[in-house]
Order: sequence, then C-alpha cells, then structure tokens
Amino acid sequence: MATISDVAEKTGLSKATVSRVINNHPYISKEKRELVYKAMEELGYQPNPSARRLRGQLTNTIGVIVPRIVNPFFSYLVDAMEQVAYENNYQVLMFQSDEKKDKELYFLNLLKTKQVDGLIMTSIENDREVIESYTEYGPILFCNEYKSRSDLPVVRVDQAEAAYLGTKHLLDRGYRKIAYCTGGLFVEDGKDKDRNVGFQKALNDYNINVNTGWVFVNKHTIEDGKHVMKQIAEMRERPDAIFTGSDEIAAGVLMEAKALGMKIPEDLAVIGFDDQPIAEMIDPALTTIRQPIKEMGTESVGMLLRLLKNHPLEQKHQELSVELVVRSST
Amino acid sequence: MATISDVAEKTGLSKATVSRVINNHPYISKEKRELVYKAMEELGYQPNPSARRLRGQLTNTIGVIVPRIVNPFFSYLVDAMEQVAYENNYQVLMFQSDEKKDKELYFLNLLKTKQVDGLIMTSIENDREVIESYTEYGPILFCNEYKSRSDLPVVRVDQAEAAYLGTKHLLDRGYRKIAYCTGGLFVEDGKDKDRNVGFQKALNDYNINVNTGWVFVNKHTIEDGKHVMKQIAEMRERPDAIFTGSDEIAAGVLMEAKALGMKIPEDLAVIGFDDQPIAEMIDPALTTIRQPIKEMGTESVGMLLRLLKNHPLEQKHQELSVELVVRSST
DNA sequence: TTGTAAGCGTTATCAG
DNA sequence: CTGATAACGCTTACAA
Repeated sequence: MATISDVAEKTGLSKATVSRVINNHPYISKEKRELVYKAMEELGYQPNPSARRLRGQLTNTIGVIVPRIVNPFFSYLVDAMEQVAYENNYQVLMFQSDEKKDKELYFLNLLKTKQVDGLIMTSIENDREVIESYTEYGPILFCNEYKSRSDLPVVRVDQAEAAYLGTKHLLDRGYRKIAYCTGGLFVEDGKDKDRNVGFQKALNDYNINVNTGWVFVNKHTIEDGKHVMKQIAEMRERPDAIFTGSDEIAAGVLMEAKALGMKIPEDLAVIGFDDQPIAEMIDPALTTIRQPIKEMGTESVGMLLRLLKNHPLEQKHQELSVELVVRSST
Repeated sequence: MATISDVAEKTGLSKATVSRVINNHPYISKEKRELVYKAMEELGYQPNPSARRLRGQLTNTIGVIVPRIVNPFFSYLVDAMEQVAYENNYQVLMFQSDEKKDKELYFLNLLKTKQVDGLIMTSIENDREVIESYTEYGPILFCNEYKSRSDLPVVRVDQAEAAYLGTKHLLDRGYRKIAYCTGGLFVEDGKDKDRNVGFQKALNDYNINVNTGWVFVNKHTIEDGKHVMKQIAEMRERPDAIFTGSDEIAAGVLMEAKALGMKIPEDLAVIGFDDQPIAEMIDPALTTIRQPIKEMGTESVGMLLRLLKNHPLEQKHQELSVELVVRSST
C-alpha cells in the first residue's frame, strides 16, 4: 500500500511537503501542490487513518450507539444522522450495545482511543459517572435517552408532554379506564420516568387515579404486546384503552386482540408510540405519537459537530415536540 | 490516557515485557505477569488500537456494509452477524453505503488501512475488479448479493429457486396472469437475474409467456408498491396475481388496494419476499418467501472468521434454502 | 525470561 | 515556501 513516503519519493519532495498538501496548508507553490496531487492519484494513495490518529488527529468519524438496530426507531434515527454527517464530510460508525454494559464500554473506548471523534448515545447502560469520565476523550451527546443529573448535552423529545398528549387524547375520546405500558423497570431516571409523569398528569386533569393492576412494566416487543393483551383479556375488570409506549407493543396488542376476536377500538382503544411504518400498515391503523426522528438525528449531529469544532453551544438541552397522529385504533 | 510506557514504568519492567503479557506470549514469569495485570488494572490501561494497527496487528473487528440500515432485512441480518461475532470476541462495525459507490469505497478503505480485519458486503455498488483489488488487504465476503464472475466467497440463498417457489405457488393456486416486480434495473448479474430466471422457469412449466406490460423494474419501497398498485388498477387487462420481490412493495400494494376498495387476494393475489415482521401484521397477512436471515448471518461470520484464521474453506459458495410461508394474501 | 531499539505512517516543530 | 527530525503507542527482532 502506498504511503506518504512513496508519494514523497515519486515527487522528489519531502514527506513534510506532501503532508502539507494533503492537509491543505497554505504557503505551498501551486506547481508542487499539483505535482503531489498527481502522484497521489497515480499511486492510489490514501492516508493511513491509524497513523493519523496516533498523531492525535481527528478522524472525521462519529460513533452512534444504539441499543438494538432492528428497532426501526433506531435504524431511522441513525439513518437521519448519517445523512447530516455525510453532508458535513463525516462518517458514521454504528454500534449495537444490545443493552449490555460491556459492549457499551467497548464503544466508549473507541472514543478513548480516538477511533471516533465524538459519540452520540441513543441508549445508556452504564452509570452516569462512568460515561462522563469518557468525555475527557471527546464530546459525548445523549439523543433520545438521558440521565437527569448529568449535564452532558441532550437532544430529546419532551416525553412527559408526549405521554400527556396521548393519554389526554384517550380521555378526550371518553375512555376512562386506561392501562399503561412502560419499557422501564421502575426507573428513577430518564424518559420512562417522564412518561409516567405525563400519564399521571393527564389522569389528574380528569381526577382519575392510576389503577396499578393495569400497569405493565418492562414491555418492549410485539411478543410483549401479545402477552399484555392476553393478560387483559383474562381480567375481571378490563381497561377500555391502553397507552402502549411503543408501536411494537401496540401492534402485538392489535394482533392478539384480532386473534381473540376482540374489536379495536370498540373493546379496547390502543395508542402507540413512535409512528413507525407499521403504524400505518396495520389494521386498524394505529393512533400514535410521532417522534421527530429526522429532526432528532439532524439536531444531534449538528450539535456534536459544533462541539467538535469547539463552537459554543447556545443550549445544551434541545427539547423537540411530538405530534399526535390520530388514526383508527382509538 | 495511560500508555504501555506508563504500565512499564509503574511495574519497573520494559515496554517489551508488558507487551508480551498483553499479547499472551509464553515464557514470562508468573510474578511479572501478575504485576503487569495489576498495574494495567490500576491505571485503567487500554491498548491503543491505532498504534497496534500501525504495527500491522489484527483489530478483532469486522465491518459489514449494508445498503440501507432501515430495511429490516439488513438490520436483522447485521443483528444475526453481531451475535456470532460477539461470541467469537469480534466486534462489528456497521456501515451504510446508501447504494453509493463513493461511500462503499470509503468503507473498503477501512480494510485497506486495517481498521477492520475483514469485510462482509451485503450489497455491491462498485465493479467486481475494484472490489477484488481490495482483497489484497483482507478477506472480503459477499452475503446476499454477489457477482457471478467473481470468485470471492459467497453466502446466499438460491434466489432462482426462491422465485420459482413463489411463482409456482401462485400458479398452483390457479393464478395465470402474474405480474412481476424486480429491484434490479435489467441487471445482467446477481440476484435479480437469478430471480428472473426462477420466475420464467415457473411460467415455462405452465407454458405461459411473460407479459412485459406487467413487469415493473427498479421497485423497492412501500411507496413503489402503492404506485405499482395504482398502475395496475388503471390497466385495461389486469394481472390476477403479483410477485413483488419484497415485503415492502407487497405492503404498499396491499395498502393501495385497500384504498382503492380492491379485495386481496380475490382481485389480486400478492406474494412478498423476506418474511419481515410486517408480513404477519398486515391485513391480509402476507404470503411470502422466508429468507434464512439468521443462518445467513451466522454462516457469513463463521466463514469470514475461518478466512481470518487462514483456515481453508471447505466450500467458497454457501447456498441456503428459502421457505415458502403461506398466509392469506394468495 | 527480559531488555534495547527499530520501525509502522503521520504531522508538528524548528530551522532554513 | 520547503526539509529534517522527533514523536504518537505499540510489537518484534535481536541481544543478553
């Protein structure tokens, strides 16, 4: 593989000069500059990123950690980030943490060892202190998830408002017995907490208390949704609506309801979360809360790039708004 | 950040010895070995991969190029690869080529510059010669896509058989006027070609000629599917069934059909491809051809790891079988 | 069993 | 404007 020395030799110049050309330094004669370009072209020369990194260079690469790439919310989010990064001449490396602490640590180490210039975390497994300790090596930004006591930059949607909006919608439609799914496991922190707050607030507006028998925790998948529906079907006193917390769960609920011969929304109104492609395709089409995925991606990458250029951030916390998408399931 | 020198200093040993410990060389006294481990622990030392790479080391990282991560087929495929790689102590870097030659080249260069030890390509944008020239720097393996005249290792499903199976199913059900979608643009090569062959073969079995007015090329998305359905609806002589080539397109067809008040499968039978999650969720549930995604991922990573260890490959071409999943759309 | 020293490909510093 | 040189962190002959 051609190295900078090869280019230097071929042009009769020094490595230093070649390096300057590569890095667009000023004060180089036009002829030599072009000479170098020509030689680079002919040799198929590509700078070796490892060597550059060793010298402490930036890599024009940012890393994005997602919990599960098969979750469309995250694949679309990464996709949006990729677009913006590409326009700014940055590459995106995607990592799947699988919700495992050790994998997440591995990726944080990529920052430590300068494999990536900065990191966007769309999920958080390790403790706040652990993650913050890595900011020494490059900027880290939370997108979607966050830790409330951390002062790392965050791009997120107002989850409390989102949950409030969705629950309010159900209440406005006349449903009063509302079940609730959450992905979190009684977390004290982060977005699940916020959603709980919004849910409660909406119920409060209507002077309704939460029925803890209708609260399902640690739910994520389509299978979980089916299971929830089964449980509900067996209840003596059933809810008349359910806030599912994700379109996957909602889809599972819908499918199982269909299998059980129940009518949506007559027997049970269902509201999803995310507005994923399936929301529109499933029957009945899902009422859901649309997260501004594109905007989240754009905003995160934008902020991270500003951070990388040491530009000051106008605000460390970007809070985006959600939108209620009413379809046929409520 | 702690370096090997720090560890050496702290232990009073030389860098060389520390390096030997890190790399599990034999002939090191137990005491020193433990001394080094202790110091590494205390300093939070992590070897710098850039330095290692510069020395020509392996990185225990493999790269996977996908065209579009938002396509569930690919996100599930990468996910499957990730599992196996992780079990073998390898990390997976995911890249989205966006079906662009230049992006793909960027990723190929990661191999050239030893950022990844090997590469799995699930899509191919550049010419065969270009890609093969990169095998000089590390093993490359095709998964899903392939170039027929290339002798790079391939893991794929028998697309001809798959298309044959699907088309045969339609014919067996009594449909005779079969429309056909393909992602390829009259390609001479790769999987689209194979599918065309399978499609034709099935029709031949029934002595039916392809109606070119019912062939749609370069179709990929849900939107494409809707568009196809619109076109069909406007035809004077309509097909009675359609082989869509992907569940996305099939979903689009179904949605548009519903919008137009058409009955599936009575007015038009629809068969998808991939058996993605939506296939089961959409109404009517989609008859489709299941690709062995998990197996493809497992097999690809397994082959690549063998290649990386210079183990001989029993066979360079793994061909996996598909399965027809009959639901309600045909 | 351990240490010394060279070198991987870059770029920054300093000197012209 | 250009060139020599050191340094980044690591591994590996070679020597001891």
